[in-house]
Amino acid sequence: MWRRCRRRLTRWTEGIMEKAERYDFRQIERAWQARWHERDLFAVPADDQREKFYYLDMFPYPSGNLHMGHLRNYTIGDVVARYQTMRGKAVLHPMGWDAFGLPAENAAIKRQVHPDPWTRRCIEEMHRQLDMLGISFNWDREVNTSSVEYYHWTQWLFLQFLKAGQVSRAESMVNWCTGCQTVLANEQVMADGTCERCDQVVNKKRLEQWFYKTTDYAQRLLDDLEELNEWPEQVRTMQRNWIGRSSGVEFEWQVADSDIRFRVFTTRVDTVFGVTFMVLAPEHPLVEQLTKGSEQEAQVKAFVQSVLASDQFARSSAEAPKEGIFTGAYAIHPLTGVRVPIWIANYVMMDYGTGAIMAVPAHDERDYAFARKYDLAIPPVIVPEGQTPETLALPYSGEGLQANSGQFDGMPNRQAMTAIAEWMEAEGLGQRTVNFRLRDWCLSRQRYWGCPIPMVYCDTCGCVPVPEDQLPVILPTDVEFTGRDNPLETSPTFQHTTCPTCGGPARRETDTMDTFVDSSWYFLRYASQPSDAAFCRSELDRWMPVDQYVGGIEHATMHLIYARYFTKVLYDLGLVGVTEPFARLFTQGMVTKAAWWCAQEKKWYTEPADLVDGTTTPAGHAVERQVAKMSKSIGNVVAPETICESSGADTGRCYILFIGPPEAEAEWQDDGISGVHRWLSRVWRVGVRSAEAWLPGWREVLATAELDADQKALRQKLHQTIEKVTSDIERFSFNTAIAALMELINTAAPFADKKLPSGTDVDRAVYSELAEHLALMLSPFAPHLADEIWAATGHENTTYEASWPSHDAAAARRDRITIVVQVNGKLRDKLEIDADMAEDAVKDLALASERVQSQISGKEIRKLVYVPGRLVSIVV
RNA sequence: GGGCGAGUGGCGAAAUCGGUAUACGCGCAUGACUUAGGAUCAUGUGGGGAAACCCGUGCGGGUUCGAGUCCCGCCUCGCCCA
Repeated sequence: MWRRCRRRLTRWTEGIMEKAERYDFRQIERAWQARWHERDLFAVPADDQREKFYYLDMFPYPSGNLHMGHLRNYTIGDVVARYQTMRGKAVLHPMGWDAFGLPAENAAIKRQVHPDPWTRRCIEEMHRQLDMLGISFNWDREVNTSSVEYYHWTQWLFLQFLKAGQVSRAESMVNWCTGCQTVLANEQVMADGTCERCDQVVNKKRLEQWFYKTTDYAQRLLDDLEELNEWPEQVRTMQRNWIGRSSGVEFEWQVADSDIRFRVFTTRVDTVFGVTFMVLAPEHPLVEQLTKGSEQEAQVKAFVQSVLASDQFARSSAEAPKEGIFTGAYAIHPLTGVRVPIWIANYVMMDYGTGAIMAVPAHDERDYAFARKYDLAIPPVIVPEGQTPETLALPYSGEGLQANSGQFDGMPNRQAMTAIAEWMEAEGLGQRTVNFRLRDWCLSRQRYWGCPIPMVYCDTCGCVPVPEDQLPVILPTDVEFTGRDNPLETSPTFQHTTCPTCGGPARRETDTMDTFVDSSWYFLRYASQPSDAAFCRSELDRWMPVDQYVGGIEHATMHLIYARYFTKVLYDLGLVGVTEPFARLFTQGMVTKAAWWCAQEKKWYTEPADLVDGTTTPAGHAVERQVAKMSKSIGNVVAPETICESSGADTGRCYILFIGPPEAEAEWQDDGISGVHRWLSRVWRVGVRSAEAWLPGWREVLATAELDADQKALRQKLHQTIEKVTSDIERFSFNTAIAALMELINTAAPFADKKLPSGTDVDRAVYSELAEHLALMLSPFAPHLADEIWAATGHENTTYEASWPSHDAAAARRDRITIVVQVNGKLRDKLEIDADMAEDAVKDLALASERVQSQISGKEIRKLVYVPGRLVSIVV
């Protein structure tokens, strides 16, 4: 019988197990990957009746090189996808490329290679790396956001959003490099406000740009977070803060001696009587109007320029020095009629609220610091009970009673918030409104390597959308990459076009879309990819929502908000049937690795062997050990090629899972690999012996056999392991699942040594059961070795096509258990008892214990706690 | 500055519901096999103590028969946002 299965094995993997004396992972992995590929094992059948499971990894930017840090994400995904498949689900497990973006354009500037072939080469390379690890992606669903087949539909979606009123055009600030004469992304601006490429000063420049109106959906984006119970609480909190809903009162101020009015928003209307000045953001449109022709004009202009040129991050920091300038104008307090000066200050942001604030220095830290600096009045209007306005330490942001607040004096401020708001509404002075921190999404980028925005400018018809039947607007190739200007503006064929409405000469929009637009719908394109539409509704209904989404925490706000926004708009348009795209979210921790920084040489060392005593460089300079995220710039990356060549893909996969809990940051240590590799070698040896001991009829033998202690113990361990590994995968605890499998091998290997040489049929049956189940449990983690063992135990198919095992509770059950005995909370004895021993008998046994007696003799037992199966606690 | 999270052996870590702290792995030690070992196998491995025992999960309190786990107050580190 096992002669036959050996023949089969020979055919599949050329008899590795027969011939080899050690775990030849290279040959095993090559052979099984070839076989999976040959059988197209991971394609999703078109007409599949099984329950669906949509597993999604956040797709990568194709930088051309993956390291083991990236592969943590894909390995986790592969475990889940393979496991769910074995659980009988139809699993969608796609992969693709977030392929538009700056690096390709930078490469084009530096090396004069066009971004398209450059990107395609990178994709090929990364695809190869993923295959090397044996990840079970549905490659037939691959998407590349920079391909015309994809961005055609990104443009089509833009037009749908336009029709739905979700697109607007407005002015917004961009980073303008005076040296390169081009717009820079935030990450291209250095901390000191200079350009990363040319070191010239970066200014702010106002540009007309395209926006998606995310603010229209702010409330729904906030409300629906409540439904996302299977998202990490941390991410939901971050989104809540990002959306930043605050309710307050918006009301109008009039500029003294003029008709000019402006609006302010406050969440603290209870402090409105404490206003002693007004502050406008430097970008506020009124600034020019208020100062035009005045003696302050020149000074104000200079101040505004200096604020705009300064680092915006630093500007919004709470510690940043508060800088300001008086405009010369006054505003009339709408409640008291008092004239208060209007200032401009760096700490007020144009993009929050109305860009103008009422300053209440007594009850706001920033206003307080500002008022102290410029010597403005600071009258308190909220005073806690037991204090007076004179004794109160300022600024005071706590609760208290209204003071200096007219008719509201003496009222608790919480109550006054409502009372003042109501009174203002009744008097027609203002309205209660809700304000969001969330901004509209500026999607314009002055770049080449992005999805062109399908709009044209006609002198007669104005701004006109490209009709759907004229899509796609294709990126031209006759462009120059100089690092100056937007390359699209250098293409004669692209810019000049005809107006779709009147046929007259027109100019194309040269802005392209933010790459977050591409990644806001890629999960829909995976589910179906017709050539004549963005997606197919019936296929979306089948696959959406994504059952499990996995990626880094760095996408907690931007990407995950944009994708949610897109889904909601598409739902309202009737294009998708769900309001939330991702039912379950898991954020994996980053992978770090030690590196040594030499401050003198300004250089990273990544190999301890390159250092002297681990503390100095060969040149004798001191180094400092740091643990940093794996990154190309530091050089502390581990290439998958290195791991696959030295230890194998299965070892690499298992190590990255065994390294620690997947949500936590993990430090890669080369030493750690050896333990996992050693374990897989032992697994392989267990597999070799299973081929020898294989008994196809093991089920029948076990059904009637009387087991000895060793046999019983191995079966018990096996079934306990099945139970544990199953629940560990369900709760994303892959490190403990592997630990459980290690324990199983620690039990199985000695059994094989002791019993198999002279093995009875019962020994062989027990061992056969072990081998078969081991192969199945191993399958999500080390699929190549799993299939090797599966073949060795006589199976024609692969573990991927087999069913996940279930445990036999009777076999897993313990007959004897250990009970702990505590006296006054301290461990005093352990009792080995029958698992079904009655409570009273256990208590008696505990009290009778010698070690317990020496602690309690002569004392009164005040309490006796019994926890079944765990402990007896005696209090004296 | 705000939000979130984490501190457990020499190291990575486990303890899922408040119930044996340190599973599993690395490293180390001893032994076996060996011409050899960076292979393999076996045994041991939190600290103190001769032992009985005592101490031990960042620090200080609290709740409880019992706290790594819950509560209060600190310290340190990390991440995200500003």
